[in-house]
Amino acid sequence: MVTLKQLAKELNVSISTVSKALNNSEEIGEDTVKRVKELAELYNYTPNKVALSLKQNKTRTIGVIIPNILNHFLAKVLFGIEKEATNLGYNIITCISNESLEKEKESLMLLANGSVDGFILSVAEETQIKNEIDHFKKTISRGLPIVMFDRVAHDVLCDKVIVDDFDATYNATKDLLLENRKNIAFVSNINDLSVGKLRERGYAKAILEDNSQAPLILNIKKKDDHQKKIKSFLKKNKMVDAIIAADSSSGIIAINTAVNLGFKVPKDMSVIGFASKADSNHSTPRLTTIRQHAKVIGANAAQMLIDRLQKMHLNEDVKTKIVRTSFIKSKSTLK
Amino acid sequence: MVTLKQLAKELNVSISTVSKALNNSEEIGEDTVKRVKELAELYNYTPNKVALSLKQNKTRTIGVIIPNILNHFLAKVLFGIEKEATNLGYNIITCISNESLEKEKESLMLLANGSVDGFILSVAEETQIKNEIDHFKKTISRGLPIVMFDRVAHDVLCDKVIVDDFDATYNATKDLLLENRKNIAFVSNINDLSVGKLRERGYAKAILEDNSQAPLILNIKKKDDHQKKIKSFLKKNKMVDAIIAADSSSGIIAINTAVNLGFKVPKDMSVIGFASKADSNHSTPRLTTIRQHAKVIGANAAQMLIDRLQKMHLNEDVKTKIVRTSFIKSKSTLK
DNA sequence: TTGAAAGCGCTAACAT
DNA sequence: ATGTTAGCGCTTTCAA
Repeated sequence: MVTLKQLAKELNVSISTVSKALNNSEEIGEDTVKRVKELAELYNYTPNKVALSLKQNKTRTIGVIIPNILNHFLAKVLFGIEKEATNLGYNIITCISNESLEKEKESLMLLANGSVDGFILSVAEETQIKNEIDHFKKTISRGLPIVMFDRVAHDVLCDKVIVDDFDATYNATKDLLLENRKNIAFVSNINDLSVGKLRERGYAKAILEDNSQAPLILNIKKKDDHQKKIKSFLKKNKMVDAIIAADSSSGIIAINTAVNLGFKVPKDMSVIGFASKADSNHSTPRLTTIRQHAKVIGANAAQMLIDRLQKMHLNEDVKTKIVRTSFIKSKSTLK
Repeated sequence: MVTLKQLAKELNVSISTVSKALNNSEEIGEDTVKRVKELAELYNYTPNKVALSLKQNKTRTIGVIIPNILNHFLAKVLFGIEKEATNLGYNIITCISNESLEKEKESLMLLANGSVDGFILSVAEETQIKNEIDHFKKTISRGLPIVMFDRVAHDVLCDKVIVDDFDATYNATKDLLLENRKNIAFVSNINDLSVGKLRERGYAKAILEDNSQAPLILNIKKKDDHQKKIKSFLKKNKMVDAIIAADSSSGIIAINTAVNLGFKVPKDMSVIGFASKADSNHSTPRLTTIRQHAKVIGANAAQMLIDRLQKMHLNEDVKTKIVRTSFIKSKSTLK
């Protein structure tokens, strides 16, 4: 990499002249500016980012901590973050907590050494189970703002971007009730997560309000055989005529399993699930889905963080933004 | 962030003494070391990463450029890269090229300003179509090594990690021939990519060697309705009794569509596809898959790059590592 | 055993 | 209009 020093030497001027010329300072003479710019162009000069960061005490880099990059929703949020951050002139350093509290802490510590200006993260499963929040608070008190999305720690005072999980599931369940379904089950693979619990509660509320049926819930663990669990559940609970799925796989598997067991979907069995467009292609008929607009969530998180960084209203009140889901009717439910 | 300067002031010693003490230099007296370390501990001192990078002219950061983070395979490679990089003490800055040549170039340029020590990337679709490689060569000549994985540019001299796409598809096709399949079709959603072409060739070779059937290929474009295309293909080509799918969705959709059309899988229709474990759960019966060990690919890429960075054998010969696929038999093929 | 000073690449206040 | 200098935080050589 060519430096200001080298340019200055070659041009027989001082370093600061070169610097000013490149930064279009009024102070420098026209022809000097021209000479400098030409040589800089020739040598493909770019200001050293590290030196700038050191000088200005900010990196224009955001630390992003994702619990699981293989989760399609989280990957899509990351996509949204990256895109928005790039647009606003920021880079992102990505860490994957792998749902582990320890790794989450480590990532936070490791990047809080000047590598990044702030964080965007979704809380790891283990962290939610153990309900630890000290590492977040410590990071914020060190002057590094955090924006949390989707899985948030409610007791940490910071900006948040969340989904209307409760309402979305409540409304979806209501829809099934309007289809006159008599035994609506709830299937989830994410019972440990805050969002999983919210979705379950939304479902339960709608069911309990109906007064004619009781909640029927199947919680599947990560290590379980997903297909088998759903199959035996359907065999055991023969009267089930509708399913709400809290995660993207359960809905798909439910449809495919039901079809295989001889149910007509949606006639005998109506299915709604949280899923992306790509997922919804994986069942026949296509899954009626609750879409989470992951990209929008990511973009919002990036905006909120960068906004805070630039204004450095660190004392300004924190905001919580709710990104509403969309309900996309397809062929796995009646219309 | 607390700095050496602040510690020095508080301890009434010089900055260099503090620095040496913290780095366990022999020069410094025992008690001084102790005093310094205690205060550093108290204040949670960590060396400023940016200052270190500037001083040492290396960042211990890798730029990763991924064409599409929503592709499960690529996401998994990223997972592997992140894990291995973290283990070896490196951070990763992630850019998403979104299959665009322009964005790929930009990312390369933007990070080649001292932000990273080298790159790991998979070539964007547009770049492969236009066959552009100048930006890669330029980056390497600026002293930033590149490791390419999966979709590589063969004419760029750099380390590479690839999959045995040709052999894997060839062997899988052979397997179907051994099942005595008479009309084996090839379905692909990734015809534009180098790996897509390799897979098609592996299939075609096996078919042509058989001498009793001709290649039958369905290329689906990104904008097509995936389900519809496969359905009409199966309706039009009624004699098809086996399918090789080049991408993860086509195999799943093929099975579900076939079942819906009344085929018995695997009796009437045998299906093999490149897919991950998670994907293979999305069909009933489960898809017999060619697994790509994405995590291993990522880990290998990280190792190769970091190895080169640390030895800085920049002139050393470049290596190409082939990570072999596994063939996982499931219920969508006969045994 | 400790400290002073230089330098990584850059900007900006302050000379000239 | 151009140059000198200091300083961001750190390591390291050289001097005391």
